[in-house]
Amino acid sequence: MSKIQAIRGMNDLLPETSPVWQYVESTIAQCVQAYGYREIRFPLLEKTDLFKRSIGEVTDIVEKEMYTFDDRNGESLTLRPEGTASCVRACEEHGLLYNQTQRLWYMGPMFRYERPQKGRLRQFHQIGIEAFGLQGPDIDAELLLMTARLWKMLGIDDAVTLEINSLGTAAARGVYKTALVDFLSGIKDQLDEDSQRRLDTNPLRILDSKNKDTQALLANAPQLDDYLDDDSRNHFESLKHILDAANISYRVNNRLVRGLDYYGYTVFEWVTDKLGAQGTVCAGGRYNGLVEQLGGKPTAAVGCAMGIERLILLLQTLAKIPESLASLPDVYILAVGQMDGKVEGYALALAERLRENFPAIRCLSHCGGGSFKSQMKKADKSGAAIAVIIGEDEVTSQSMSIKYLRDSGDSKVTQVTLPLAQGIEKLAEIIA
RNA sequence: GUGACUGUAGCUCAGCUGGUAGAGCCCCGGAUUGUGAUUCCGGUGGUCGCGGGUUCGAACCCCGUCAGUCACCCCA
Repeated sequence: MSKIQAIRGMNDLLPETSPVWQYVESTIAQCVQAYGYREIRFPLLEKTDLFKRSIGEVTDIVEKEMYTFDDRNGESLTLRPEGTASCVRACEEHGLLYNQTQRLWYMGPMFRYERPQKGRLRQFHQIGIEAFGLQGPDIDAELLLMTARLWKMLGIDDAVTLEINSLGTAAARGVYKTALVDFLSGIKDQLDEDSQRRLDTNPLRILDSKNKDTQALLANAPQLDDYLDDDSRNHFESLKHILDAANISYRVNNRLVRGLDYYGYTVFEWVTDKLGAQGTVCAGGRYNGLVEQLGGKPTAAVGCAMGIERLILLLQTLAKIPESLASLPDVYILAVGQMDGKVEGYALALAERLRENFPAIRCLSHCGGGSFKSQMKKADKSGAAIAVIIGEDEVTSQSMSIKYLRDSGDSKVTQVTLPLAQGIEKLAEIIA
């Protein structure tokens, strides 16, 4: 009988590393909430059409990366490959965008059927931030200020750089796309294989091709910023002024495009060179057309998403994970002796009393019996600072023995036996 | 989807030109009966990823398959 193993690219999060996740998640939540963003949650499963209509029919995500299947009614459902579409759907469905602005965030797993590699999984986790109903560049800037602050909070601000670009309106981009395709078609046989394919599917993506020869050919290609309309040009200029004033450094990268169809105007990426091939740690932009595209009224929108796995990877390579994350127990309570369950009962009751007296305590009760020696070993291994020893003597005399397992400081005392009430007072001193 | 490298105990790995497996750590027990981290002694644990093939004989060679890692692609 062969063992069942996890699905490829879908990782288990083990107790050893979950504190790191809790740290990152809570830091991000703290940061975005400091800007007044509120959490929204929506299902992992949506109708397939939602993603087809938002992300774009001919994108790689929709064409070959979605987990799509029919439910028992024959309806096509898809495990969400990103959050923005669901977020817009949920907002529309509940009238959250009707004559009002929204600043929202969410986090959770996303699913994409890709070949796993460093910083890329089939189930991965994103934190998304979206702002609706605001069309000025100030809100674009707020997103960038917020993420910049987050990098500082996490201690990775030296390792990431901001790249920004403007894709203009859909109309302007369309004109540019034609010009680019015209230009590239003339030199098609010189392009690399992937770029030749993209010429038909997604020509803008040729701009950020990693192929050096292709990049060289692009030197003479038409530039996107020459095709920008006045409105998006002004929007972009103001954004840059705000960023300058706010001391956010950035690099304008006019080759920066996005893989999802719904972006226009501002796009940006926070990138690092410390993670290998998957160096984008946070990316986003403006998507003013999406709400309408999904059946709502025209609504201004900007957003971004960051990959939690990539952030954690970055924290690890930079050694920026705080030492003290693992929460060790304060107290380990032993229960030694054969008294028909009386010792265990006494010990567990004491543990309950401690938890009532000290709500923040982390108290581990020994279970499973065993010799004194083996219980002490487990107490030590647990990392607890203090062992509370309950044996037959303590039960008979209604007392408890407190033993310091770590350096008890000045005192040479390593163990005291006290009546219950005094023992609890003693613990209060120690734990405080 | 393509390519390269890898797959031996829970973990990290060794195993010479093919002769049916080892170390360290971990875990468990012991070194005078209720006192842990050091030290010493002993012990548990593997159909060598899986399935075929070649061979008298395969962890080692061949084929397939699955998985991991990295890169392409894609993207957070």
